[in-house]
Amino acid sequence: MGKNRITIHDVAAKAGVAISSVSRVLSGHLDVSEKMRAKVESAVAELGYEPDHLAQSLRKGATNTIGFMIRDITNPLFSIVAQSAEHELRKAGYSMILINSHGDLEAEKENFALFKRRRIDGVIASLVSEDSPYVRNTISELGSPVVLLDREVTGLNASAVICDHASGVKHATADLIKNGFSRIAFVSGRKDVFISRNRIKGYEEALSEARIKVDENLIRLGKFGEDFAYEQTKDLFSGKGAPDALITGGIGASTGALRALKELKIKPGKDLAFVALDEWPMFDVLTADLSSVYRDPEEMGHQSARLILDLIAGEATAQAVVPTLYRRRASSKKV
Amino acid sequence: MGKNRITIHDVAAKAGVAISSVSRVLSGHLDVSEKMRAKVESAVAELGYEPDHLAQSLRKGATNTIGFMIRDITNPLFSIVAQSAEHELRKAGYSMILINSHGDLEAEKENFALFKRRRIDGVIASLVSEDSPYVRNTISELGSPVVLLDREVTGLNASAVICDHASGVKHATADLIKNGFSRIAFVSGRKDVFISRNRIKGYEEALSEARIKVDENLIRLGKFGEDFAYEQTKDLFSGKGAPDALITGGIGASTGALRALKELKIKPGKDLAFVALDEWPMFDVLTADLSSVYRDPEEMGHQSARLILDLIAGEATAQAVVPTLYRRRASSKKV
DNA sequence: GTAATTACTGGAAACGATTCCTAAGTCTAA
DNA sequence: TTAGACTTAGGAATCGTTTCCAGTAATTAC
Repeated sequence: MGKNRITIHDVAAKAGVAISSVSRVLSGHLDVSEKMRAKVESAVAELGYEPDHLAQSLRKGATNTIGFMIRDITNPLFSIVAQSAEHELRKAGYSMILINSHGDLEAEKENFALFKRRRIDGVIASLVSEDSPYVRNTISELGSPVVLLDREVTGLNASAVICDHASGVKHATADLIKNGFSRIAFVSGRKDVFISRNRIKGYEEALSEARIKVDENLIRLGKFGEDFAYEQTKDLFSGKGAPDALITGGIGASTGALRALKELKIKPGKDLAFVALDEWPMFDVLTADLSSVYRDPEEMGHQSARLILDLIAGEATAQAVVPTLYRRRASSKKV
Repeated sequence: MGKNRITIHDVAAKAGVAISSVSRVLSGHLDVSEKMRAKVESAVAELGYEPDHLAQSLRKGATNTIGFMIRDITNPLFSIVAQSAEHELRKAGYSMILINSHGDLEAEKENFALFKRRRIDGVIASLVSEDSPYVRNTISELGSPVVLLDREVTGLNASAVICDHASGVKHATADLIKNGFSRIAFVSGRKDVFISRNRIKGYEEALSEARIKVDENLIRLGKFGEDFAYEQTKDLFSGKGAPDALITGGIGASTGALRALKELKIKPGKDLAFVALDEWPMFDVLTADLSSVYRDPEEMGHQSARLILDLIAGEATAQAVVPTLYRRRASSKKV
């Protein structure tokens, strides 16, 4: 067992030099003679020495660790974002601590505290809410740079990766209208966050351009997750004035809606036009040709990693915009 | 900005005591007088002091961090395992560093080295391979306890969470046989790991009890992931002697197989009996009533967390067995 | 009243690195 | 030959904690 750890002192003793010299050789830093380099390197090789990351962090004041906080790593979109970010960060010598907030504000707060205690170098987060005083305080007290996913928090020292939902949703809605639908329902998550505002914006723009009046009763914004969408979908079809098309936002919401439709024996693409916002793995294989608005989660991960590394390097905050793409499939029509 | 960090020295100065006393109060350790406790606590509260995790780790020799390494966090089963483990570990005061190995042995090796340098307290891993000399060496040199997911590595200081695949697969196979199928194909990942061996065991037992001879040509084991299963499925139906039932193992393989079937216009449950090993989110909503062998990923995460915490606490290595459940649905028959 | 125990506190040595400062040695120039 | 510049290497301080060791004051036992 590697009970007794090998430290820089062991290397120094073996090579017959001072520990400061060992450190200098290893960091490739200043002027060291060839002889010194050779001595130290052979001692390092012989002992199989590797510097202790902990001690380095303490001394250098940087942990080379990024905190990644999301509501739900189980969400396939987020898991791809996380994977992609991790890949990118690792190439830059950073590790990623992953934490779920379970969509809970209190947990989110504790997570930030944890990040602070761990002296994380930066945070990538998909927040539960947005732009509350609590968020402002927490982030500014954190003392390390932050990249937010799909959130707009102004006047704060944070970069952001935002997706151009409006555009994709607008295309989708316009296409539904073109296909003859006018009672287009919209079911999604919390209304107080950028992603929902931005999606609704696209939806309303398309309606407005087609001179269709917005029916507030068809818009159901409330909570993330399956349950809310399930209930709202059931409700939409419970009375008179049922919609002829349905757009559902977020993977959880789409799932809930599809479950409700299944129970109601309403077939998307047959009895009802349907567009899902965001796809999930095997979307093309498993679903019966559902239309969607797609965004590239790998790109989101990539951009968030890049932005946080830039901030750590001292650059100014920035925004990266990830495009969305309307993918027309069979369910944009009824047959 | 929280530029100037508040240290234990600041607290000690403010309270007019020695830093050792502050530490003693905070750790609730030995005999401290009520007066001392009060002084320190009010100073802590006033300054908003929180101990630096890094310095604590260095001094105590424990980082309260667990490394979690998987082939692919994008796999929804694994992402649930990860989430569940993280939840459990956090309750015990541990954070989780998540790393992907991308199914690459070289990357896996580097990841272990990283864990070692970071002085991780323990590792939960789903290895690419199993029981190679490399694995033995790496794990024993790691110096910290290890919990393996679905792997059997004997004679090593590692606990394991293993699933009783054999039982679920046996039930599934037997049910297919009972329904009149005899040419049951089996497509899954690498054959040199426990999970595949164990699944095949259940498959062969069911055949043997029904006195059906194993047709090696129907068994396709090779690689994890979509591509391999896609190719093999196509191949199975390319010539004569096509199977009348198909069992596909792992989410990746099932996806690949379903994609191939879709292209071949073979409908599971209609033209072919089909059982998927492992489910994915929304399985019931999205798939056309596919049968499956289910195992509870939350339970796997829970058990792996428990086992690693036990090992850290000095207990002996152990195995946790997670049951599997055959879920008969429409695709166990042809119509 | 003295000795022995106990309760509490402060000082200092770790933990394992980096980095600043200084001093010794080498080399060039006058 | 000596002063000055330049390399190179060692010593010590530092990062922010915990914990061991002593030492003082207070309490108890005789």
